[in-house]
Amino acid sequence: MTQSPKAGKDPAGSAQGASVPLPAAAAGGPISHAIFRLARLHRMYAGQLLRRIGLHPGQELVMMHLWELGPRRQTDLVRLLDSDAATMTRTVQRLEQAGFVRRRPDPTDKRASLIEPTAASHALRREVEQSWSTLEDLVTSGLTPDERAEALHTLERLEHNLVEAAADSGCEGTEEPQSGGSARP
Amino acid sequence: MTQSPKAGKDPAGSAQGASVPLPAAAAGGPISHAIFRLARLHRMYAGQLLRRIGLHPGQELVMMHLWELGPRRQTDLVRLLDSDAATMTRTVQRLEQAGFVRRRPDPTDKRASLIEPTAASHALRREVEQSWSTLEDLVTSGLTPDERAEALHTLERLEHNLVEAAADSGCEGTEEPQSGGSARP
DNA sequence: AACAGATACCTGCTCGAACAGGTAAGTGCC
DNA sequence: GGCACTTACCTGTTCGAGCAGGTATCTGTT
Repeated sequence: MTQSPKAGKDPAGSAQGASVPLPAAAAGGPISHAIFRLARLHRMYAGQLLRRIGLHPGQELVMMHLWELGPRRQTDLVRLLDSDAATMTRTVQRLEQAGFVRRRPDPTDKRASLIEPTAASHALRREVEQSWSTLEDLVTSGLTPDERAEALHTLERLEHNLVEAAADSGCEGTEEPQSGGSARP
Repeated sequence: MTQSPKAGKDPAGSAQGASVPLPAAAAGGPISHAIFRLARLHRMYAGQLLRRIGLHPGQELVMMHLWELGPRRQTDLVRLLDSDAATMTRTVQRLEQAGFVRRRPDPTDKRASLIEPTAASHALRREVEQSWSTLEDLVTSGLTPDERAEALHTLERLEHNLVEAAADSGCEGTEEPQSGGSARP
């Protein structure tokens, strides 16, 4: 774990300054900064839980979809995860190499191949789901059901704002030109 | 942008199902999943804004600290960002190579070197801060000041939960043995 | 002074994420 | 049939993140 050196410290901070990395950044965007920190911690925890199982962060989502929906093509997985084709190619390759996934040629499209979970992978399913629950319990500990619902609503509202912003800007985001062409050698 | 193909779709969803990638994962951890999605979008936006400036996600935090605090050693930066020494080594190398940072031997410690922002980098400062503000506006658009404060509080509470969990588990997290040693070839 | 241990930094590796470019296969149109 | 165009997948690259290991250098103790 990366931030070991500070664990145990700062146990009193009710909320503010849990990690203390707030420069002017915090002033310019407290919520952005909070999202950033929360995401880092959350990701780290998820990675930690998954590593015990034998999966890397990101792979578990692929597996969950495969377990739930059965064999899919890579394109389908890309759409489901809202991911990248190139990333999916390599993720599937690694999952295949690890024995959690198998490839079979698509009978109706010679370009595509069907990705299906192996028997070995099904043994992981319960553990993965349990890890999700563990993480959920960790992150929501001390929250009443009402507070959880409200937290969820807040997160979704923030997410919705970003999704809408993407749509508004024509999803190519070359708007608001103001800072000349960056100078990257 | 990765998720272009879906932009413009699902414009009515008040919150739920903005991106539709919810398998059993969502059932097992709705808040975790929401954090995950929000973080992805947020990260993507930040990356997009920073790329125009000529920085990669993560580098901007280093620069902000340097701008604000002046020359620091790498270790200091690691602590400030709660990051990794190896990551910091390479990040600084790339920032140096890009001309945003300079290295100077620490007069009092031959092991260390002081990292300081270059004159060229100061031209970016305003743009970086402006990007933070832009992102903050995006993510909090439509929220009243009260709602923003509450959202911030929620995020910090979730973060605090994770920080505390790290402290509780002794920050080395080899607790709760239950799933034998992962079978990773 | 000599040693052990901590510290600061570097290098090697694997992984996901994203961008750019390339190939094979499918599809529509003339 | 021949053509352009799209789609599905792969490869190469850079980058952050994390783990493991190595080398200087500092520091406290004896």
